[in-house]
Amino acid sequence: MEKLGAEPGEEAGCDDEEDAAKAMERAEAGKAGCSPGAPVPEEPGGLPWLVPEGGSSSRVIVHVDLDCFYAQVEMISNPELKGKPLGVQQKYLVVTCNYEARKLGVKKLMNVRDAKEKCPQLVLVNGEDLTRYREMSYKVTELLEEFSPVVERLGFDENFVDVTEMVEKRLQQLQSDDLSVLTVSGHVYNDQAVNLHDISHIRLLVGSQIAAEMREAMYHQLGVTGCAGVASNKLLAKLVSGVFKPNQQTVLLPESSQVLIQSLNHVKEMPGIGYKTTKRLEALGIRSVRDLQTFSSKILEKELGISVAQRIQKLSFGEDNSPVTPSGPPQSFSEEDSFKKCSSEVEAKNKIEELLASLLNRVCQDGRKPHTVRLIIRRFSSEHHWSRESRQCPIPSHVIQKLGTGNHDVMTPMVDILMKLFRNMVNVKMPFHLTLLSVCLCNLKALNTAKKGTIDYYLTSSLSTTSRSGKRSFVILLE
DNA sequence: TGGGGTTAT
DNA sequence: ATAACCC
Repeated sequence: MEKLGAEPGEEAGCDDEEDAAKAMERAEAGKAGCSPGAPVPEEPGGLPWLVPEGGSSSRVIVHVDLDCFYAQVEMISNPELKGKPLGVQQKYLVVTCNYEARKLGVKKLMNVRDAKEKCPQLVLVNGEDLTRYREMSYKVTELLEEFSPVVERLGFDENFVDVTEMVEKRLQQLQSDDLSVLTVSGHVYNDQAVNLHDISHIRLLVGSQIAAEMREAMYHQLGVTGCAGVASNKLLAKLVSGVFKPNQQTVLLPESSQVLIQSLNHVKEMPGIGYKTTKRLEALGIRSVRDLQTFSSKILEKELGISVAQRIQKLSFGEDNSPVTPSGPPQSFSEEDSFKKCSSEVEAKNKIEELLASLLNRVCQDGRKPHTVRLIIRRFSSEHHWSRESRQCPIPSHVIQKLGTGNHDVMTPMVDILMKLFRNMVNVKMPFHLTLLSVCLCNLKALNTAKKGTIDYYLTSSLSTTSRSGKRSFVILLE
C-alpha cells in the first residue's frame, strides 16, 4: 500500500499524517504491552482476543467526503484552473470554491460580489449544469460499492459505507505473524492511544485501513481527493471525517466520542438537527449539545413529538442506530431553474420545455421509466420566501412506453400535462410572479410491471412494438 | 441562497 | 402535497 501522504493530490501544508502517526507511537511507547510490536500470546489458527462476539451489533462505518467537489471536477475538466483561486458559480452565488480561494477569504455560498471584493483574482466558472458533477458523483459511489455494496449517498459529494463485514473478514484472515499490519491509517481523533488488546480499537483500526484504500482508489482511478471518517455509527463517522481537512482521514475510538460531540458549539451543527428544529430548541433554551443531553425527555417529547425528540436526544449523546441504507439508483430525476421573474404563461412554458428536454435525456440514459410527473413552483414573496408548491399526476401509459425512443413524440404530451398542472396551481388570468420552476420525474419502475399472462403483458413487453403512426403490432409466444 | 436529493406525515 | 432533513 502506498502512502497517501506521498500523493501529488495531497495539498501543501496539510501533510501532517506522519506527525500524527509518530505522536501516536510515542503515546503507545509509554503504555507497557500496548505497542504494535508487543508480544501477543500465540495460538494456532487465530488470535485469542479476536473471539467473534456472537450477536455483536457494533459496526464500523466509513464516511467519505469529497474535497470542494464541484471545484475539483472543474479543475479536472480544465487543468489550467489548478493553482488558481477558483469558485463555482450558480446564479449570483459562489456555491463552492477550491482551497486557493478559501485561503483568500472566499467562503461557500458567498455572494459573487462579496467574493470578488474579497478576492479580485478569483476565477469563476458556471456550475448551474450539474451533469458532470452528477456523473463523477456516481463514479465515486460505484467505486465504493466495490469495497462493500452497502453504500449510502448523501448529496453528490458524501457517501457512507458500512464496512463491518469487510473488517470481520480481514480479522479472520489475520494470523499471529501478521501483527505488524495492525497499525492505524491516518489520524486518531483526540490523539487517543490505540489499545491493541481492545477488540473495538482493532476493528476501527482495520476500518481506517479500508478507508485509506478507498481514498487511494478514488485518487488513482478517478483523480478525486476527499476526507474520510471512521467510527461506530453514521453520526460519529460524519462528524469525525471533517476534523482534518482537505484530503485526510480520522478514526474515532469509542473513548473519545464524548469529546467529539462536545466539540460542537451549537445543536445546529448536529447532523439531523436542521433549521426548524434548531429554532424550536432555542425557544426552549437549548443551545449546546450538553443542554440537549440534560433537557427533560418528557418535555422535549411534548414539544417536538416523540419521534423527533427521542432521535435528536440520542444524537446528542453520539448515539445513532440508523443503518447505512444502500441508495441504489436514484428515486427521482429533477431539473430546476431559478430567476428574478416569470410572469407569463408563455414564458413558463418555454422554461418548462427546457427543463423537460434535459430530463428526458437523463431518464432515457437511465433506462427505467418514470410513472409520475411533478411541477414545482416558488412564488415571489418578500417574507417567508422558502416555500414551494407542487402538483403531480400519473404519466399516461402510452406516453411512458415511448419514453426510451423518439423524445419529440414525448415532449408534446408531457408539456401539455405540465401546463395543466401549471394552470392548476397558478391562476393565469391573474397577475403572478414566480421565481422558480422545477420539473421532477419520479416513481421510477424498472420496466413495465405488466403481469405475465395479462393482455398488458403481451401489449407492452418487448414482443410489442408501436409505430409512429400509432399502429401496434405484437407477437404472442406460446410457452 | 443554488440545484439538486431523501424520508416522514 | 407538504414539511422536514441533507449536501
